[in-house]
Amino acid sequence: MHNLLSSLRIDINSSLYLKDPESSSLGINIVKSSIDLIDLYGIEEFNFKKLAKAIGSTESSIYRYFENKHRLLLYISSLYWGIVEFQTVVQTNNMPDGMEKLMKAVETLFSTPQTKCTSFEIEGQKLRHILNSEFVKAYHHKLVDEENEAGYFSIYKRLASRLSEMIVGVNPRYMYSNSLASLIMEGSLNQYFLSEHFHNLTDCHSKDNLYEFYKDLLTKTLTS
Amino acid sequence: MHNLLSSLRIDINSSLYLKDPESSSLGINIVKSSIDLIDLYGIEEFNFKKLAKAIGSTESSIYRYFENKHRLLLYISSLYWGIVEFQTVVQTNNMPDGMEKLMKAVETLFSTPQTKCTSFEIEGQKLRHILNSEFVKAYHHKLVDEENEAGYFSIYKRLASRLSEMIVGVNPRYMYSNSLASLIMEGSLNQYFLSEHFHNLTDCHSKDNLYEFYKDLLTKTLTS
DNA sequence: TTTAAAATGATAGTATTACTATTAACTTTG
DNA sequence: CAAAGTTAATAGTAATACTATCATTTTAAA
Repeated sequence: MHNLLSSLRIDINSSLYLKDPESSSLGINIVKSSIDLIDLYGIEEFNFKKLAKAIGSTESSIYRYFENKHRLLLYISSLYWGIVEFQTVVQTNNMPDGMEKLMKAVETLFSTPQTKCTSFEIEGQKLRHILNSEFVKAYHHKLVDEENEAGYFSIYKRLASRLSEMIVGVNPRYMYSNSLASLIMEGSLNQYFLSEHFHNLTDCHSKDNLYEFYKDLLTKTLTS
Repeated sequence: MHNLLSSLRIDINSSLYLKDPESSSLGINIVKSSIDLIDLYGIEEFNFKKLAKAIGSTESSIYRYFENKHRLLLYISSLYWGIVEFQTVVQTNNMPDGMEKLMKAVETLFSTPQTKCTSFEIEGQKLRHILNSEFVKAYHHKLVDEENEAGYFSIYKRLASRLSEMIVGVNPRYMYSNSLASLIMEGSLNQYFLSEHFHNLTDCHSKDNLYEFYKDLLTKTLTS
């Protein structure tokens, strides 16, 4: 068996970009640098002018890769969820015990993404930080239904579906596996945001704490 | 005891507006109509030009009430959470049983807000719908720390704190009451959004369903 | 190695947005 | 009735989010 990690490529919906950013060094720079800048400015204050300046290129060149910054954010989001999905699958593969498997998946969800499996040299922490702050804006959007139809959220939904299946694996009689899966995924971003900006709204100020909170919640919900 | 409802006024942080919209019919129209338009267009496509046109006034007049549309959204959000907090307090008042009290609060959280207790004739459903879609953008914002410092989220945080206390009332040994309270409040908006736009990501497609999901979650988490 | 094709850069321009400023008209209150 | 306060009308500005065009550079195929 050859090295799965090195030959793997996260398959991002091609209608998210005009030209595949992985196909050129400019494209790679666009994605890499956009992550720095979105993290720095937030998506509202981020624009292609700033990005062009940062990579020593021009706006028009960037527009050849991405239609607009919203699509770029969706691309970055897919990249994140793709990494998380990949890690989840690898880490939980062949685990016989359902509960152990689910817990491993949850732990992965709350961990820093391993960006090595991409063409981009990205800091995992930065990528996660963007998702914590900006992902909700990627889907709380007027065009969400069209974009969903176009498959822009398919990786996210697939991961939710995997989690849901794991939940059913633990307790086949549990009636809210989809809602619970979404709740955990949403929480994996939001609880970090709360910890950073609304300290008193959460009791979890570390990855371990958070993991314990959800572990407790899931164990009790699914086994009692 | 005089009528609490009729004399009550939801106390919204006065630095959210330049001139109190409740102080004039123009102000009331601004808030009323903005709810219609934000619901229709979403906050990104909504602007003061459209709002001015809708109420037969001018942009400059609106700018005398609100510094910008973001502040207006924060105002509307405070109004929503103020109503929910009020209802929660009224409904759970003097309930001796902790669990019953918490469940009542959760039920209120998932209900349509009673807008009668405001100066504005607003459709509760519309107000809730805006919150479902737009509230996350009100606080996932680059200036969130300053705005939080300025007290723009104090009603939201106070309600979270009340819920947290109720949770502790049910189980004083439970260690994550704040996180759990936030999780429920967040869920009270997000799960509706999922039901509308990502049908497969949730199992709850009615208020009752949703309420049952959280009731189950809370009962098991706090009593086992 | 030439040549065509593709990618990128440079520059310019447009429509819209999010305001600010000024002055005039109207309304309310003392 | 006069003064003060409120609103309307109009104009203007800086920034944003693009689009278009054409020149130049890079790459890849013959």
